[in-house]
Amino acid sequence: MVNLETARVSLTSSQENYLKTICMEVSQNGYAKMSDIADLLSVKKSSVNAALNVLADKNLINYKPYSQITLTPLGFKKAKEIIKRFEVMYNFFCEILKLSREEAVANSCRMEHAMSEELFRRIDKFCEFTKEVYGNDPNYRKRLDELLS
Amino acid sequence: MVNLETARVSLTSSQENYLKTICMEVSQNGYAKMSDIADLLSVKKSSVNAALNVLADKNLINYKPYSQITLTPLGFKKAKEIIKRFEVMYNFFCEILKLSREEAVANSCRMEHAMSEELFRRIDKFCEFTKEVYGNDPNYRKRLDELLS
DNA sequence: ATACTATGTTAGTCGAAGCTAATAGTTAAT
DNA sequence: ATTAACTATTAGCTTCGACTAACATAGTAT
Repeated sequence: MVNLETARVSLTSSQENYLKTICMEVSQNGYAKMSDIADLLSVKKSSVNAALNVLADKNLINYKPYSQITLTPLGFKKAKEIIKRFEVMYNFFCEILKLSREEAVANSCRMEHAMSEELFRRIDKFCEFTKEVYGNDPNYRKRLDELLS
Repeated sequence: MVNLETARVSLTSSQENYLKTICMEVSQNGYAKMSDIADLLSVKKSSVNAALNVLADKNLINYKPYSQITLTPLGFKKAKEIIKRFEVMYNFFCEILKLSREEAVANSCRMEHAMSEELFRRIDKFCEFTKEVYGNDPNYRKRLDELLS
């Protein structure tokens, strides 16, 4: 017998983006609504509607016609994973590679869906490590900045 | 008037993968053929056929029914760009993050399509820089390896 | 209470990229 | 020269994720 609550749900990158956006809206406002999601993702409401039906089928969101959208526990867990991945990449791009915020966001949003767990873990560790090196070697950041510019 | 030869051609990631594969086949054998491309990309010949028609329309390959497939000058230029991007990522994953070859290949293949030019340039520079640091600081690699393991 | 505006839903279409099954062309072997 | 085996092409279908246009519901203001 399959445990539906914890069964592996696999998401397309489009679905991950919807889930991420919903999670961010929910944590800001307590709930999400279609038109905001549509605006944030620059798609039409009808596209959002279709995506929400898929996410609801996968037990990730609570979605009843004409009412507020919230996350299920499973959806919240998934969303946090996606957001964590985004943050690791964003952090790497901004803090170490000194990419502009906008470019860091754009790249993270696209890349977060294409990375293996292990890669992801290593980038996280590598960022930690690099910051530690800054502390011990005052020349490091200076030389890196020169090279990147 | 638009110069057709150098007009911006925008490719989907699927198309980039086809072009990359064709380029590698051409440099190995002098030409590419459908069934090899199909095997390398794990898709059916009919799917390759459809993709080749698109690439030919975009002036990237020479493709006549029942004959050998080669690259146009524009296609070769594009393919080299894609391969360069792949190599930069692969290098970063293998040399610095010490990912296994297989995982490095899989991740590079997926990520190369999602990166901005600038990000790409910075990762390249960053790899250079990091190798330089190894040379000057014998502890660096040791500490990094400990952390990543 | 009606009507206006917001917002949400549904139906139907499109393009991308895959698939299968059937057909056609090419090459090599007897 | 025919046939077998390989290779390439076409037709037609599927899914995904967008779109438009039309319609339905809810909330607000008069």
